[in-house]
Amino acid sequence: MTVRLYDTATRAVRDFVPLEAGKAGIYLCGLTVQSEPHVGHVRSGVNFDVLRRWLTVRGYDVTFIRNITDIDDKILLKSAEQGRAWYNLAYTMRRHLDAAYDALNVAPPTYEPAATGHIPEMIELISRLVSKGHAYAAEGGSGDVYFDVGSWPAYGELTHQRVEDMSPAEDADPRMSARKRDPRDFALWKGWKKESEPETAAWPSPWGPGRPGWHIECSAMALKYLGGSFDIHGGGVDLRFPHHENEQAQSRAAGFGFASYWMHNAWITTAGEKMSKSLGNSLLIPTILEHTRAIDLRFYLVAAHYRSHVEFSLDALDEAAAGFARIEHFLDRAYGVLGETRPSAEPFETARPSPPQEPPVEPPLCADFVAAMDDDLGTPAAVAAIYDVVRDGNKLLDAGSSVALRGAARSVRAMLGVLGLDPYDPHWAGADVSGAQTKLSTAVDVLVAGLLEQRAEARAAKDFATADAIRDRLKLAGIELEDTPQGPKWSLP
RNA sequence: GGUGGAGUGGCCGAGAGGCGAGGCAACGGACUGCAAAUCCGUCUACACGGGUUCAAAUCCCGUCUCCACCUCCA
Repeated sequence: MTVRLYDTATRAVRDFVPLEAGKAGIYLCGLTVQSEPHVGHVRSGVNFDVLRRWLTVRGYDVTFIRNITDIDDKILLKSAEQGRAWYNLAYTMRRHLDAAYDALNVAPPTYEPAATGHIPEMIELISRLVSKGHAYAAEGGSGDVYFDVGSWPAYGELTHQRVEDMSPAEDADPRMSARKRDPRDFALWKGWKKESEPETAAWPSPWGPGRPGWHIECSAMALKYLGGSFDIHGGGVDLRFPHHENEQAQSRAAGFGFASYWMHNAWITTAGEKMSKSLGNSLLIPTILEHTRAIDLRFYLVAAHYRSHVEFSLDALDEAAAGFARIEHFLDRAYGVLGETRPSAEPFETARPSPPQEPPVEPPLCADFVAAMDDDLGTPAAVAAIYDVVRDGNKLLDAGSSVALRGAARSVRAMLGVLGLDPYDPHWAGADVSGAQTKLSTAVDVLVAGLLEQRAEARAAKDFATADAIRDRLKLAGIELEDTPQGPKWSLP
């Protein structure tokens, strides 16, 4: 069995055949850092993080590039409104984004190039297109350079559209249409508008000072770090057109093969609408994390298929958290019985088997899980496979079979690890626990232990009224008890 | 107008011709001093109307509703 992936370009699930055996190059369109990230933005990061982890486990040496677009119209507009430098806005938002990715255990990419660091590469690519007759400098001294859609017959191949059928969009700026040969031509280079844009947002070029268009950025960075031809290009569905279509057209017109597979993740919506800043702050990552643990949010995102539209709701998120709690609870019980200290999480890279040609799978990953993941990252079925092992593991716990139990626990952890959801991964702990909280939890530990002793004495004396009163009082404090063969355990659900 | 996607049980959410994914919730049973947790079981669904087939949630035709992209957008 090989990994199969849905390819937007061919509209089919295809066997993943890398250009170079044992290696996989992935380019993911990151964000334009113009505002704080919301769940929708981070979904893309999580989905492709799972792809990257799975390919790694399957034996591929993965190079994963995710860019940052740190210069564009909106960044300039917003920074001007806010009265601060555009690069300050972009950098601030970039740090928010880093924090959001980190909170959700999205592993850092191999490299994260920023557009502003690759202007020479973009200029070179544009020059190449101009010399091949696929791009032209606009007349009238604007300094703009456009891609000539008419010169590239394959334009529209990615999204299966015919240029004639596309509704001729009105340009916001009518002067811009006047400078283009065809309204569908798109900007590769935007000449500096002295009146409205700061000097710091302009770079020298053969066509005068200016800045790159959005599409050329991704092409230039993908080509630089992954080569002229690479395996997978990803992004959100909305990027299919025009962004990805344009990327492919300009890259191929420049003589490169570009991406073999195109993958697109679906939307997260709220109240049936596409998530956007105008809907308010409730869906920004930090806000959600006040309500739910980060690991629960990741589980919620991973439990849905990446190509399925998700209607976000806090109720659904709570349901997912309840479901994940069951898995965690099993692991806690299992390691309690096994008397093992929780083995610390190993980075998923270490699960990589050595011979890349025929990727074997580590034993802890059960067959259903592997089959599900191989089938276009079928995370819903993969999660179901985890629940199967949890159920069997719970039976083993009841039966007291520790050898098999150890296997089940390891298996569950390994599978969760592939999804970036191993609860014992130190990533999920620590970071947000302040010193004050640590002191507080120590105090609670001692107090609860005292009460549990009293309850045990009462129970031994068959004074159940007192025992239950203690339990009820703990419950009022949000502490729940569970009597196990190893004694009472308490938790803050 | 063009290109795609969606409508599944109380809820979330898979599947894509034939043994009813999984989870959450609820209810019943086992276990427990009672609980909790756990296990077992119950509730048997695929927008609507036709059709193909031994067999359709899954294929075909038609209808309705909703969404995305064609302008910056994960």
